[in-house]
Amino acid sequence: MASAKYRDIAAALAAEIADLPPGTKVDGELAIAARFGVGRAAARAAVQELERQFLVRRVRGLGTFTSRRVDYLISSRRPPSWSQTLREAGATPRTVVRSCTSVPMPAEVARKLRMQEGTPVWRLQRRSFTDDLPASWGTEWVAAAAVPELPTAVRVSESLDHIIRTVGGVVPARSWVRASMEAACEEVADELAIDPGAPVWFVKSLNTDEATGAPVCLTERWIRADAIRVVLEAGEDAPG
Amino acid sequence: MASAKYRDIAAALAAEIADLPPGTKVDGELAIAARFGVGRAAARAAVQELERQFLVRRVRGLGTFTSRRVDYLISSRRPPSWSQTLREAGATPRTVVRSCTSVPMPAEVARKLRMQEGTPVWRLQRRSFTDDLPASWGTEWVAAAAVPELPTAVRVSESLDHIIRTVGGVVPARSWVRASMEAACEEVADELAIDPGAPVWFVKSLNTDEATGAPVCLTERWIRADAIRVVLEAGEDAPG
DNA sequence: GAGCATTTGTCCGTATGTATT
DNA sequence: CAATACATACGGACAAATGCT
Repeated sequence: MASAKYRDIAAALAAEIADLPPGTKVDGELAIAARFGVGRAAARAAVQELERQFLVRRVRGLGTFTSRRVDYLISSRRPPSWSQTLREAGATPRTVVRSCTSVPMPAEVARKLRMQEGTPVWRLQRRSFTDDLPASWGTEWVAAAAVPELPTAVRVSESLDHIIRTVGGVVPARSWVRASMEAACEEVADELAIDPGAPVWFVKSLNTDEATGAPVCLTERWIRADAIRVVLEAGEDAPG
Repeated sequence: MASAKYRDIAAALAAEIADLPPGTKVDGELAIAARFGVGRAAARAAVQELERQFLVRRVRGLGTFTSRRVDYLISSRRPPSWSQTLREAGATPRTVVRSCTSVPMPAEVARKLRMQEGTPVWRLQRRSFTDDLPASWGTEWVAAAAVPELPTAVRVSESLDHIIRTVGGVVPARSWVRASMEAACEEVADELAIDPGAPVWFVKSLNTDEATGAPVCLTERWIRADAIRVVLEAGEDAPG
C-alpha cells in the first residue's frame, strides 16, 4: 500500500521545484500525468497538494508556477509598516488607496481609540501588493487630529506609517495586535482575488504614539495566507 | 455563470450544519450526490471544501462529522498553559509525557535561555489532547535549576505551568512568541495523527519569571490547525 | 474584435482500495 | 465476514480564463 500515487508524485515534484526561483513555470497537469504514467486526476491531485502547501500557484489558462511566501513580521519592536516590512523581506511592496473619507467615528472604533464617538475620523481603505500580487486589504481608522490632510498625503506616500511620522509628527508603535486565520468571506475574496473560503489572516492592530502612548490609528487587515507568512512576535526580548 | 455547483452545495451544507453540536454525523458523499442531483465528484468536492474550512472532519469507513475548533489564545497577559487555556475555552485538555530527560543544553537553546551551553537542561517532549484528539506536540526546554525534579513532577501534574509555579516557585509569563502556519512534516504528522502536509501551527515561545525576568523555559510546539484556532495577542491594552 | 491554442476548473460515470464497525 | 463510507484513480467531456495571432 505504502501511500497514494499522488502523494509520491507531489513529493517528487516538491523536491524538483525546491530550488527554482519563484515564478518559474512548472509542468502542467497533462505533462505530469504523461511523465508519471497516471491519469489526469492523480496528476491534478498532486499539484493541488503542492498548492495547499503554498509551494505553487495556479492560474487558469496560464499554468502552474513556483511560489514563495514572504515573511510579514509583526512585532512591537518594529514600525507597523507594510511597505517597510515587505521590502526588508526582499519583496516589492505597493499600496493602492481604494477610498479615504472622513466619517463620524463608530462606537467600536471610538472605544479602541479612546476618543469621543461621532468625532471625525479618517476611514482609509487600501489594498496592498507584494510583487504585483494583491496580498492584503483592509481598513485603517486614523484619528483626524493626527493627520489633518490625509487624502492629500496618501496620494504622495504609500506608507501610512511614514505619513503619520512626517505629517502628523508622531512615531506610531504597535500597542496591541490580534491575529488569527480565517476563511475568506465573499468581499475579502473579491478584493484579494482568491476563492471564497481560501485561508486568510485577519490582523487587528492598535497603533499608538510611541512617546505619549496616545492612540493614533486602528487597523483591520486581511492577508492572503498563500502569499504571506505572518509571524507575530510578542514581547520585549529579542527572539534571535 | 454564477459559481460551481460544489460551491453552492458547500455553502448550503455549511448553513445547515452551522448550528449542529460538534461531532454530529452528517450526510455522506453518496447521500449528498443524490440529494442535490449531482455526481459523486461534485458532492465530494463540496464536503472537501467544508473540511478545508475546518467545518467538518472525515474518517474513512465512518463518515463525516461536524467539527469545532477550540480557540487557543496566546497572549502575553495570560499564563502559558495548555490545560488552563483549553479548559477556559470549554474543552477537555489532557497531556501525556513522551519523554523527559536531562541533556546538555544545545547551543541554540542556551542562547535563548541565556545560560551556559552544555549545562544540564530538561528536555520534555509531550503530546496534548483536546477532547481526546491529539492536537499538539512538541518540546519544552526547562532550566534544570528552576525545577530540580521534573520527571517526578510531570507524573503528578499535567500542567507544566502549574509545576513551575508550585515546585519551582516562579510565575512563568510569555516573554515572546513566534507563531506561523506550516505544512506538517512526517514526524509531526505522525505524532498528531494527520496526513503529512496538513496545516499545522508552529509556535515557539520563551517563558520568563514574571518577577525577575529570568528565562525559565523554551517551548517549540506544533498544533493541529483543524482542531485548534490559534489567536495571537500582543500588547498591554485591553483589546475589548 | 474575432479566432485559436493552452491550461486549469468543474463534472460525469465507474471502479477498486481501505479503514471502521 | 459483511456493510458502510471515505480515499484514490481512470477516462472522458465541456467550461472558462489567458495570451497570442
